[in-house]
Amino acid sequence: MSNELVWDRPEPPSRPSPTPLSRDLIVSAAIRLADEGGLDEVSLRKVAAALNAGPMRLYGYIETKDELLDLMVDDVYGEIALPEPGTEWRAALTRIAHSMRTAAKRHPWFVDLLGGRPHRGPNSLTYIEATLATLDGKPEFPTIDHVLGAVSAVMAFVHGAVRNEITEAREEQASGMTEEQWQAASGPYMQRMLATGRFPTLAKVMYEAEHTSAGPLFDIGLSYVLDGIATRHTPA
Amino acid sequence: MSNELVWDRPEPPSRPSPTPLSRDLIVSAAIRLADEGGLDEVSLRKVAAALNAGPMRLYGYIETKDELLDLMVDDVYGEIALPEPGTEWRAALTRIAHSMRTAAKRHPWFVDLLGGRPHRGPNSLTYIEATLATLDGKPEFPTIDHVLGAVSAVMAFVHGAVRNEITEAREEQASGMTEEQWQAASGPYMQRMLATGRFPTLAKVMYEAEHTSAGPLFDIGLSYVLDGIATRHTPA
DNA sequence: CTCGTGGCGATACAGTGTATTGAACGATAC
DNA sequence: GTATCGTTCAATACACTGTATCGCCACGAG
Repeated sequence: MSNELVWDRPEPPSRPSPTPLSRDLIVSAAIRLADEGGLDEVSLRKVAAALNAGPMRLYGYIETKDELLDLMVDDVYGEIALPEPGTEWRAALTRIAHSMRTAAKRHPWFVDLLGGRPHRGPNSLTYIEATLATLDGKPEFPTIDHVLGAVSAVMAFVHGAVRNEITEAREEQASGMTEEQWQAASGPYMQRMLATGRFPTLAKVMYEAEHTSAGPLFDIGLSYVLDGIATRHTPA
Repeated sequence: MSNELVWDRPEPPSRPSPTPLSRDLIVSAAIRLADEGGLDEVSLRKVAAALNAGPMRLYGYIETKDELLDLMVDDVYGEIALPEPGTEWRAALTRIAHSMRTAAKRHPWFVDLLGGRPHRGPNSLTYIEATLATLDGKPEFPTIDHVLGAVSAVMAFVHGAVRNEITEAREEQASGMTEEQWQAASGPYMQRMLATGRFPTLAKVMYEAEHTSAGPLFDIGLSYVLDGIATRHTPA
């Protein structure tokens, strides 16, 4: 064989500093990508690239992409601040609800994954445990079934409310304008629809409502749920 | 050129009966696929194949895949039975909630799309209109903001509850067993977790609770929300 | 018969998750 | 010191996605 062209040989491996990896590194890289660009930005290739690694290297630490997503979800559960044990139950549930909401706002992709797969990670289990514990043992909730019913209701409301709120926020951000200018954004189509007169109440909402911002609306809804629970469980 | 082999020529086009297409046909084919095999089964190629068409043909009727998904969502909204106008507000909201729930159970993929994109289709607008109309004008809800607050709360609960329920159902179906055998399904992992003693309340739920099935649990939660709204809005 | 024209299929491209393969490395056995 | 082995990772490959582009073919107008 000749040895011409030896100089522009493709320079053997010479690993570009093969950073040591770990599940946590991978997960936090994925979370960073998702926070910045949404869930679409989380592909195994991109996550690997962010860690100076080839895509296949991740499979040494992770079984499948769904597993990565599960790990990301559990990581966010770990961020949710929980109330001190012993807090009065209404205050405790309110705190949990608010923590969940702020965590979801910090990681908008979280709600997309919420409820997609079951949450059995250690952090999500402690989250659920803490939530159940706020009611367990209180005299107003004599059996575990009472506890479960109330907690399910609160969780359902929180999940739904947060999801709706995030969706709305994404939409506003996408069109780059506030809710008050919204009717102009979605423009001709909504104008025409409302003009048909088939949606009078909706029109009233669009034109007359004060457009209470999402925060207070969340609190109002939450207090409805908690009130409902309280009135059912205080025989007085 | 020779003309041997003429007989096994690939038989020129001879369109296999170019069925006339329409948005509705495409949408209902997509819905059928999704009902049977989940959202993953809805790819433009598969939908097209179900209609004896090439993938690109769909683009004559549809701008993008997201548009198809939006159309599917709106179609489901169209299935949701709405209460007669004039029904007492608690009954009306209860009816809407139940209709939404049964529609979501008929089309489990619906909840995955709920809140992913805004719902501005004609059917979803009439759904929202009907929901708002149940409270508008009632003396207990003097301003449109009161209406909006209450409706938002109910909707948030319903969305969250349905989503959680569907997720759980999917999971049960995936592992092929009922909630009562569930602890055996998720098996060693959950066993170990519960055995750590770090989740006493959760353990109580798993072992002691009656496991009220989803239907009644939904009703309990809904009545919490409605009770909360009622007590806030009846000054008596 | 000829000539657009427009609908539609084939092809192509960039991207995805993942299976398989093969090469390079460190450690161990003689 | 050399040979072998097992691990670690990168490269390649495959099936699949949504969509842009191109070119063919049937049909209607002149």
